[in-house]
Amino acid sequence: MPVTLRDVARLASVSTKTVSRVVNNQGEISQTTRQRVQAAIEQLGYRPNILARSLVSQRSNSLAVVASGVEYYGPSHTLVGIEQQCYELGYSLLLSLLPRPDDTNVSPVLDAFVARRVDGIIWAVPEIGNNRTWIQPDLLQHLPPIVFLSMEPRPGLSVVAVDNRAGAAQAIQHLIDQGRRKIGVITGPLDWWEARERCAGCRDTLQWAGLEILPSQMVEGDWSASSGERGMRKLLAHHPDLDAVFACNDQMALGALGVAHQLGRRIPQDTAIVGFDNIPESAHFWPSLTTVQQQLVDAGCIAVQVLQKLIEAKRQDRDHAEPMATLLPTQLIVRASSLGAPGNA
Amino acid sequence: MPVTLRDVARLASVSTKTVSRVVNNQGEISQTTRQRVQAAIEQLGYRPNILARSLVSQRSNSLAVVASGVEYYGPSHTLVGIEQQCYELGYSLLLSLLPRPDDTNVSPVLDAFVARRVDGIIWAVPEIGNNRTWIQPDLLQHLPPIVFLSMEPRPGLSVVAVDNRAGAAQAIQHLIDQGRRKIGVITGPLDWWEARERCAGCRDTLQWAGLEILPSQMVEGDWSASSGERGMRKLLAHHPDLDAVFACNDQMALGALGVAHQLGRRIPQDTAIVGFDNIPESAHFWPSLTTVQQQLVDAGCIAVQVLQKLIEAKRQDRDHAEPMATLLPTQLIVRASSLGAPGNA
DNA sequence: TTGTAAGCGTTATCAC
DNA sequence: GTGATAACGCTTACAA
Repeated sequence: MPVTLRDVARLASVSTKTVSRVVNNQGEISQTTRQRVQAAIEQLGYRPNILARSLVSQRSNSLAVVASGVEYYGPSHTLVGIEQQCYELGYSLLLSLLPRPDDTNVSPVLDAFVARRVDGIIWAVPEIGNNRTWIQPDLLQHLPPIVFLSMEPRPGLSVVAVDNRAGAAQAIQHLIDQGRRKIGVITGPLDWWEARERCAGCRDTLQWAGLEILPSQMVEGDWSASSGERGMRKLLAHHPDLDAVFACNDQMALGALGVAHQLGRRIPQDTAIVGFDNIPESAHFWPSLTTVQQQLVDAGCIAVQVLQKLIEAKRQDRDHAEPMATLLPTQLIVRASSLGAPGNA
Repeated sequence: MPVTLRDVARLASVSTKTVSRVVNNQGEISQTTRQRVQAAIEQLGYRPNILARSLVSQRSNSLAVVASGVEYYGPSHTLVGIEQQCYELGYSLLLSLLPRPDDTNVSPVLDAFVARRVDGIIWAVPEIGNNRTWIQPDLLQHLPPIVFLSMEPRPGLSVVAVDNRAGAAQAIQHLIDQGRRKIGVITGPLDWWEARERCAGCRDTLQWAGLEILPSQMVEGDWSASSGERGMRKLLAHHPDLDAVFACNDQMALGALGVAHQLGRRIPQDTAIVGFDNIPESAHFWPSLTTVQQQLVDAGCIAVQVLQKLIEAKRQDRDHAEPMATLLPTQLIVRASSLGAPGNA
């Protein structure tokens, strides 16, 4: 039923090799033969079998991505960037989703990729708890090149990540610039590397500014709006005089806004609020939310580009292409929720 | 470098076929040989090459999904369901994203799938404008089985979709039940099939209730919060006495909420607002949003299940497995933005 | 410019 | 139970 190279060759009265050459645009071929072959291809509706090609050429022209939480803003945007770049480079993309991002048993997915002989792997699962323990030199040796996203840079590994620390610093610095002095923070879950980085960015900046931050001025959330609510309540209970709150993502900021409304607190006059992510809705929160934007699509694109370099290097036996860590800058988006000095109408 | 079946066979002093049998758990094999072979596999770190297997077995054990807008709530959740079900059924998943969902030139992606010999395709791109014209019997014949998501059911095609019409009807009926009588609607872009369905659901329900709806009571949005703002302004300009607004997704509802705040309109006392989707943030809007929930993950799962049935049928030459249309119910989530009769404090 | 033969890593057939 | 041998559809030497 399926048309093969042989069928085309027979119909065009040439050898299979000639057909192969036409299909792959390689080598010199006379106009007449080329046209005859192309006609036969058309007529038969021939489609090359990439599996067979991969088998002999020892490269599948496919990459694999392992992601988690693609129903959320960050991961989904990163995935878009990855897919886009794969498409442009001519790679097919195999997708695998981890239901639990803190899972440490990753061999099933890795095995499947190896079995399919993918040329490279993008690990787009956030670094949580000890979910990086599987990364071992001897294991990596038997794996195709890998690029890690949103992970703490480690020697010998290629990592692409957003500069969460600098992003949080921008947010805090902005609040200080606006005249805020008593700043609370609702952090992400602290077993996440990215959450810890944002935390560190806050601490650094407050310290530089000579502002003290009590332990009770930092509460831990879980990225959800509900946890933002709880966090805001706790913060205000301990420190009714807070004039600003930095929530480490926009959902938690949304929860904080809700509590402020319920308590009759004016935003930004009484308390300024800043988020992180710049989800599309944040521009329409009430009031509109100041936040920190990440270049997530770019991160995905870059990860694929880096991966391609690694693959190329390996292919040329320059196996020891120096792995690189890429850190992407963030951008502060200033909106109503933080504008103006405290107390002003 | 890569270990093959042959290497294992050599080390275990058996034939390749025997190793193959061990790997695939098929046929009777003596305990001793099996153990010897397994030891060799371990020792060599052998990984079967699925490409080669696919070549000879004429099935790739992989599915492909074409999606669009996975950075948004609906598509990303559907994708999660698809991936989940693929994983459970042992399929690998090839992902392709359409940058423009209304694109009509889909042959590049389809060709790539055919070239990779995927066993089936899930078309998870919303039906927009004429982006379904590529679906032709003669084209489909040369393609593996396909299941379409979020598309108007058509004879001869397998479709899985949410019952948008019924969902919108639930929303409107709820508003009527709450005593609302002058209801405005902010629709999605009307070249989207899903948007038209929600529209139709509104019209049907209002008609049954004997409530008239003027053309100026329905304004078209583009799913974005900004368009919800514009729509709300337009609605209130023409009809200051509207006591309810149904926005056909939560983002537009958010925009409508913002305008209400700016105009000092009380929600829900002056105007009730209902959305569609139940994005996680909607529970934390101010006030919390009544909305319609879709079973998007389920839709993805079901699509894969249906696809598997089609594949199985084709394989057994019962090529004409009757295609089916599946319509999934929605659920109304009642929250503060619509509770209580109009005018009450 | 084109053709021949070998082989990529599996599984299937049919013997033994 | 197990093992030769021939596919699967393609590319790559190496010839011609």
